[in-house]
Amino acid sequence: MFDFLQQKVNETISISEEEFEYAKTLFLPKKLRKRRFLFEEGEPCIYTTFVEKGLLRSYTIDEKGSEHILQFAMQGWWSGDLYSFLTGEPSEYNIEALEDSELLLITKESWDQLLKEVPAFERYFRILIQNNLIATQRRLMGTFSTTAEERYQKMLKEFPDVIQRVPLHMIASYLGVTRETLSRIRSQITSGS
Amino acid sequence: MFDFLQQKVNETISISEEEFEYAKTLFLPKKLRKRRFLFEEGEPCIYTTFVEKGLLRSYTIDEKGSEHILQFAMQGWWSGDLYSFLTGEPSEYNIEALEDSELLLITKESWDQLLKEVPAFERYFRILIQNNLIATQRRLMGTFSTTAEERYQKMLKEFPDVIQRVPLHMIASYLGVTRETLSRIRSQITSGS
DNA sequence: AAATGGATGTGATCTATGTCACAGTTTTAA
DNA sequence: TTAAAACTGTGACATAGATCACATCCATTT
Repeated sequence: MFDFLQQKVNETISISEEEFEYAKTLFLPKKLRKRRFLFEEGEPCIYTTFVEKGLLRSYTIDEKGSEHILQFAMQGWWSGDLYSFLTGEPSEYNIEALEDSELLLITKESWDQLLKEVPAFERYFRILIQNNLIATQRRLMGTFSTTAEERYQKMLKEFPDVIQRVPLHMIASYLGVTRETLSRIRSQITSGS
Repeated sequence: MFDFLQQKVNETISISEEEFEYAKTLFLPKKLRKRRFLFEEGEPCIYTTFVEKGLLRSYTIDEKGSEHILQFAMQGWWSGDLYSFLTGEPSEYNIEALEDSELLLITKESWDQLLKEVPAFERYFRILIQNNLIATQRRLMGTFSTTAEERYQKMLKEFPDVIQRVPLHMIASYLGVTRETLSRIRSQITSGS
């Protein structure tokens, strides 16, 4: 149940077996079935989540009713709404399982506890968030400087598994285009070469 | 020279006077005149920078020659290219002073040293990066869900001082539109109400 | 096995924003 | 103090991508 988390943590920091055993006590394992939600817009995000198995998406819905996907979280990734998690404010995001998933949940209190008791986790999360920031900045600059097709091609290379496992209209709303546009892009690519 | 840095750090973490005195020894003060660069595309980003006074921008140039601004950094903000700073790889960004500026520079080696000797800084940077990530995620979702005018109006509210101090074409490339479009938006707003 | 809802493809049109071109104004540097 | 460079505005036109409207097609549930 904690295999992937342990592996990921050990890739970044060195902690003792006892420290990891302690960490385990602070997480709540949970199974979430396909199409079920971890939380929905308007509720506070009371857990930050590690994905041991499965696939999640976090997304917002704008005033016109369109969905915009912030993140797909596969095995070994973290998910949640940082702002809501830290402040307790209602979230603007929804988190939904796209496949039957096994999650490890941690509350703000337990997380604070973990950082306090095992300071190496402060470093772990700093590095995790840092890499996330770098990737998000790239994605932002990419939406300014590249066409929808270029972004799709890039995603094909970077996350081929996500594209395999996720319906097209969700890929579209991750890339910031409509499903119709992505459908046309894809048929053009297939015919073109 | 270190007033703003000290203030900002104390807003987030508690450290002793001696610890801050130690931190000060790891920074290199530098004045950067308007239109001068801290580094340019292709060079590694060897310093992360705190702005004591003035205003910086970081931006990329795409294949068509268009500029895209990642960040404006005013007094009390940090700037740099995280990826290049951490890996030593050549940066894709340029950092330029938009006004005569006073900066505090720190190298990767000194930064590692700082985090090791004063672990509270690990927490400081985790929180800093965390807030930056939250803001960048919002900006990304905003480019998907709002029009150019809405983004401009939002920026007017959030960063009126940046808009005052920075030429229109740079605001445009921060918002992800052309200067012509922003010019038209602005004249429309002025006439409209 | 039928039925319901989710997912995809594709045509016809619309629109926000980009591109190009030029003029006028302000700032900077020699 | 003057030339050069940076900045802003605006018209005419072009275009990537959005919208709307159907038609299949596929998967899940009963």
